[in-house]
Amino acid sequence: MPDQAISLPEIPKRPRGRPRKTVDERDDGNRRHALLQAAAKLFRRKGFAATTTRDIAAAAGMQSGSPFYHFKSKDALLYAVMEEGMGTALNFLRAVVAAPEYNTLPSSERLRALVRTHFDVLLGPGNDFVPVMLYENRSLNSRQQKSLAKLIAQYESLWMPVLVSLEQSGQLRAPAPLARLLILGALNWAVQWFDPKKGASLDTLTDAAISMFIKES
Amino acid sequence: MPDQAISLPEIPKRPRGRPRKTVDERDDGNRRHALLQAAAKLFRRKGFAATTTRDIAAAAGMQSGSPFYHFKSKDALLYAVMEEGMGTALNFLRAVVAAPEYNTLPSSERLRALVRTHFDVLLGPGNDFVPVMLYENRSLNSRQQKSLAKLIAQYESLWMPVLVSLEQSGQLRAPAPLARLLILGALNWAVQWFDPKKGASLDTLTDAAISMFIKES
DNA sequence: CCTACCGATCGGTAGG
DNA sequence: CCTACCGATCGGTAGG
Repeated sequence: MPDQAISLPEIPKRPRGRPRKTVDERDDGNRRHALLQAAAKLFRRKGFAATTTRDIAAAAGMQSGSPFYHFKSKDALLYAVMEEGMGTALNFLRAVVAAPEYNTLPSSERLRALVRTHFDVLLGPGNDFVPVMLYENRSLNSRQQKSLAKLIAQYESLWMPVLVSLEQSGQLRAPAPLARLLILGALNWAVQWFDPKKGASLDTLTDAAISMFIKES
Repeated sequence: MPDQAISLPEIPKRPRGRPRKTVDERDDGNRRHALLQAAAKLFRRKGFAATTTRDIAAAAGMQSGSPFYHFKSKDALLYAVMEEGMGTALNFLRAVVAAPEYNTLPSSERLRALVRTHFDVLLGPGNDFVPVMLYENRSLNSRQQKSLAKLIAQYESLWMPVLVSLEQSGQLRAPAPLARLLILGALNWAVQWFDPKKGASLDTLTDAAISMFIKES
């Protein structure tokens, strides 16, 4: 970094562009996030194309034109929802993998931790962001798809060491890359049928998945 | 063709209602099916709500209003696509189960036959009907959903005897109803990533799935 | 973030 | 199945 000479023209303490409202920022974030939340909920229930920006505005308690103060377009709103969904999932899984105990666990228990976390994020109460992310890919433009694909690749990469290890020990009887696709498919499909009010709990679900996919060591 | 008496008020040679075109009837079916095919393809690629009836008409070589000569509404067109998809899947699976050899196979091989057939119908070339059926449920009205659910229940019921048998023999380590959901999820998700032009064949896929889900007897 | 509005598009229909 | 069309709705914007 170059050392600058003294007595330069005055540098403004605040950047010139969009003001950093120290007081209103939280409020701004609230309104913006209210839109994201409403959009996620509606996109999940009705799909992106069938949801109008008016629906979203109304659900967030705004007038029909107001979402466009926060988001450049309906497209941008969708991408923001999906990015938040993927970001949440990635953060949770990273935290699991980074925990010191994680590497002390046998592979099958590491996989159990990943599966349980995946279910938590996917099926946990009030999380519509991840389901939207899973089912609205085709509504993104190709730049957005590429951008999201990077996050997805990171997420998937966290599964590979465990799966490879299980394959090598003979506890997983399918090539790890294919196993990853099949396993995540089985888990993701639960969005279609899981009902927290009845049937299996996430614990039961996780147990069933692990004991079905993994052979005893 | 009736012999007409002389000098009566002229009687049209064709009946008054919708003409039974003995010659053109096949053509009618063709046009209707061309619409179904075009609709399936577009619904799959862009989703139901993002597809316009004009898109469909154009893809079938018609003018914008013409789809409504064959289908009462866009909704009805979607339902027809999904019903055809589910009907195809059901017919194929029924044929497998009804084959005399089927009951002579060990359970794991019966499951293999079901999985392979499922993949064939789901991922086979030129079949957009089943993928649409899997991903557009929320676009149907509740009467249509109920109607389709009956077909789906029949399809799923064909899997249960095999799964129960495998559970009892200890080759399947999850409750059969839950196993059914997880297995079909793993298979259905392949719609999202399977590419016939690269990667695994349907045989490889089937092998991987069976050896992953099922323990040796 | 609201008011007022626009151009474009969409599902569907009448009449042939 | 086409022509010509309608009413409704939609994403988005200008100006405050």
